Amino acid sequence: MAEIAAPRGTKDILPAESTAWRWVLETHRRVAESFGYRPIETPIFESTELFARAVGADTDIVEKQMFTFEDRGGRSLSMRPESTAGVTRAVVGARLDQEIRPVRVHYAGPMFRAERPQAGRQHQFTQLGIECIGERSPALDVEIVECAWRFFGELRLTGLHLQVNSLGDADDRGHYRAALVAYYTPFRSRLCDDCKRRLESNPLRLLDCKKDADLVEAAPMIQESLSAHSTRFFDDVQAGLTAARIPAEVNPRLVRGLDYYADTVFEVWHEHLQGAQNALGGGGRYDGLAELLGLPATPGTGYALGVERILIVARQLGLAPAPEASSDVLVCSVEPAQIDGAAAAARGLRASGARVVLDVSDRRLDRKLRAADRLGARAAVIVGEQEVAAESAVVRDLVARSQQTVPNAELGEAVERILR
RNA sequence: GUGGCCAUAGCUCAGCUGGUUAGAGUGCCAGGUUGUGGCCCUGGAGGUCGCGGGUUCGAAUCCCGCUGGCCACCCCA
Repeated sequence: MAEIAAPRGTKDILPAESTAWRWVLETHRRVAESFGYRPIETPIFESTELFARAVGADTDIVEKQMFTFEDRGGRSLSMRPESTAGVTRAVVGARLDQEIRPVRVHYAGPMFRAERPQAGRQHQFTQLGIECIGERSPALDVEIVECAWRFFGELRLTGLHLQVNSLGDADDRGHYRAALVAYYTPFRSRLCDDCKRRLESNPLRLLDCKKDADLVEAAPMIQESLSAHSTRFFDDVQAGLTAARIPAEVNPRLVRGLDYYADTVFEVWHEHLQGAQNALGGGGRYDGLAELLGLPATPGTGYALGVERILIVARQLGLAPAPEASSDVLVCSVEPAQIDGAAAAARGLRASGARVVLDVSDRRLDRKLRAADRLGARAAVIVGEQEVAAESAVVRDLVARSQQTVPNAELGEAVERILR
């Protein structure tokens, strides 16, 4: 029989890695909640239309990276490739912004993109992020960047680079797109194949090209196309970031792939990550998104960060915590005959809150104690023939290498003394 | 989606230009201890050599296809 493996582009998070995962997720939850963000969960699949309208029908993500399927009624559904669209649908759909504005939510969960997997890029990956919905203010853009930055600071990640830019509103971007097309069209024949394609599909992406760097150098800047109010808004964001002492660098050529972005965008990347997978995350403002979804116009801003990539960097820097011991106490019998007595002792100890493993093997006692070491247990409780007869147990301190025989009634106390 | 490299025990890997029953380290199990651990000694189990086809007297080794991983593009987390 052929062995069934995990699907291409997916990874299991095995117990040995769960400590590091919990560290990242818990740290983010703590930081986000310190800014007053509350947890939210939305479905991992949504109607395909949601992403087509929010992310953009002619973006790579929607065109070729979504896992799309039909339900039994023939409706087209897609595994979520990102979560801002779903969270906006949920928050504005429930009219939460009519109660407390802005609505601050944080989340963590799986996202899906059908791109060719490689290190730091999977079909199923995990993002954590926050969204702040219902108010348009440069101070809120500063807030989300500050939250992301504090999160990385709590993890003690170094070697990070933070870049910000403004894309203006939809009109500004339209003008800018036209300006770019006008600038590039005369050079059409000398453009690389990718850029020829970009010129048609997504002119903003022309700025990402490394081959035609000389053209990018002289290309018009988005700043020149920004309206007065967008310029002012971005100035305020920059001033706020400076006041918060966040080392953000303005990159006039930073663009983000999703259609819903407007005004502020930012990206965090790491110098240690290989080539194209160096982005740890990013975000920005999406004031037009709710309207695209047919909902009341509602401004919003937020970010998403890639957990797997954060862990790659954290491991490289030696920051990821080692797996922690899974138990405090190992309880075993000397011989199989005393297993019931050992089980009773374990039951009592668990009731008092300790993490207790019952060794049910028929191995020799020395192997059982060896197992206790491997589990990281600090105490062992041993029940043999004599102990059963005397209604007692041997309580051994595995660190101090000392032990005593105690009556069953005092077992909990004796173990607690060792664990304390 | 395009191109390149790779795939041998649970893990890390060796196996030269095709040639007897495919190895090491580590991990696992057992013995060394008639009821006491992290070290040590001895032994054992464990491999459809990723899968399928082909060439050959003979394939882990050469060829083709598939699957998966990694890397570079594309793009992004």
